[in-house]
Amino acid sequence: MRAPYGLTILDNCLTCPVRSEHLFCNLSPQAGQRLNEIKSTAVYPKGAMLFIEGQQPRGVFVLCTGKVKLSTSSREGKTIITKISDSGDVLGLNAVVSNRPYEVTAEMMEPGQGNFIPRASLMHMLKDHPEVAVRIAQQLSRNYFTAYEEIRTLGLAASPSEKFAKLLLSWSTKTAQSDGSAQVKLTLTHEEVAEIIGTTRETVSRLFSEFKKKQLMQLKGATLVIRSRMALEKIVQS
Amino acid sequence: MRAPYGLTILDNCLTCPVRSEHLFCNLSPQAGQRLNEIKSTAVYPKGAMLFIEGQQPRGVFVLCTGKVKLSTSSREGKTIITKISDSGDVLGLNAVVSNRPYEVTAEMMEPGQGNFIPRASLMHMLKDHPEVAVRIAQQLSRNYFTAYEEIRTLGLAASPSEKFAKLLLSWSTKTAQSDGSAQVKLTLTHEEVAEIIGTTRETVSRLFSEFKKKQLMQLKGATLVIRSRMALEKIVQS
DNA sequence: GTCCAATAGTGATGCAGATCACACACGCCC
DNA sequence: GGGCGTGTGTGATCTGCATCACTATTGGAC
Repeated sequence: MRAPYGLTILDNCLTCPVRSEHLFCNLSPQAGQRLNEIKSTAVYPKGAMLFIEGQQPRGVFVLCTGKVKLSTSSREGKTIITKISDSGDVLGLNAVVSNRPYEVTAEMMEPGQGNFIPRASLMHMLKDHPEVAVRIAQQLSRNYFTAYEEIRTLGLAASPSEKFAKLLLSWSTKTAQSDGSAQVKLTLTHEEVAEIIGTTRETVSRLFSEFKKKQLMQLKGATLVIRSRMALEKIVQS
Repeated sequence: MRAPYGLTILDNCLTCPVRSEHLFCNLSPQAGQRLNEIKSTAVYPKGAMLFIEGQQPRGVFVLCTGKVKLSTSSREGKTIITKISDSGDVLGLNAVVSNRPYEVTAEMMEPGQGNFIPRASLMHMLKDHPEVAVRIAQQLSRNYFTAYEEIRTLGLAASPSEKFAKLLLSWSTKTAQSDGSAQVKLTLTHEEVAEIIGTTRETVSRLFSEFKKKQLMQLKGATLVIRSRMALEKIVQS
């Protein structure tokens, strides 16, 4: 198999690749079989747009490898990043289920692989296989909680520092050690961080300096080292 | 039938009361029958809490009459109102489907009636009746879009004026005339408006004055008269 | 009617963070 | 090497809104 964009192709990344709660994991043989027939796999380069805000929903994308930036913009060009998705995430599900335009733009931040499932096929599966419907309902409610967390952050967090601390905490949950330290690969520019926490690039720059000075974190090349999650949690008041 | 809290009791408000997209509208006879067995109707006074943020999900509430305020608070007491629900809305569905604690507090703003469906029963229905699962998925995705709109407002709207204009527009969609005017009954205090748009009570007071002076709206008793939606839309930039 | 609590209006003040305006560091291509 | 684009650091300034501190109004209980 060819390997464009420097990627190793995964032959079948749909069946239970990463997460136990995966949308299409552990389905009945019939449903799994059906799914295999309707899905198609593709490889995307960095910068590829899976879908764009406002487009009619063509279908959902199940991300296998790579990172995807989900964002939305106002008329006059202000942009917020609502989520950084990675493997296992299902993109575009809300738009597909309710048949409304995609509400965000999904852009590959690095080369990656994904499975595409056309809307019509998915909706048929939804009706034919109760187990799939339940799975989709659960996925939707997870999406909702993510959105809801976003609302809490934007609505309740007072200062940019607070939101920044919250972001660092969310990054460090996966790699957290028992002593509260953690290491994360920093793949975002200050500009992008600003678009996540809803502030300006300059403020993010200053936040990095400030947090380094306060010994809350340090930067080793592209690796972000968090000293103590406790200290960050004290800053987050919401 | 008694009529506590000055209410007229609706005998059966579950079957297609208000909205065509209602969660339990036009189900098959079996599903409808089943639903009738598991639901229970209750009447709530003003100020009643249907559920509280952080509680384990007991079940969902389908609101028949009355208004419900959905809100969430930060540790140090700052509160945001995420939604004002009214008849036909399904409350607590996300928490129930994903079996996580209720993420918001639901408080009756006026006396009203609702149907309660216990979590276990709903989850069984979900598995037994594909049609119900589809309906629930659609409701969840509607909830998601509401949350998403909230994110756009909080994240993209620059100033309190902009958010206020947006709120007025959302209030006036239902009663909008062809000439762009509209009338709405104002049932919220300035404090509550502040909690919706994420600002202070004082700022809301000043916004009301400002918008009145700019002829964008006027107040006749408790009735809010919007002159021209166009003018408001010009203020909203997101 | 009176009283009280809740709600609303408004001025004075201060400050966090947006904005503007640079200089600097770095990778990358020719 | 030089040049260029993208990303970053940091100062100076300006302003919108939160905050504080009141007074005014409203409406319900009695």
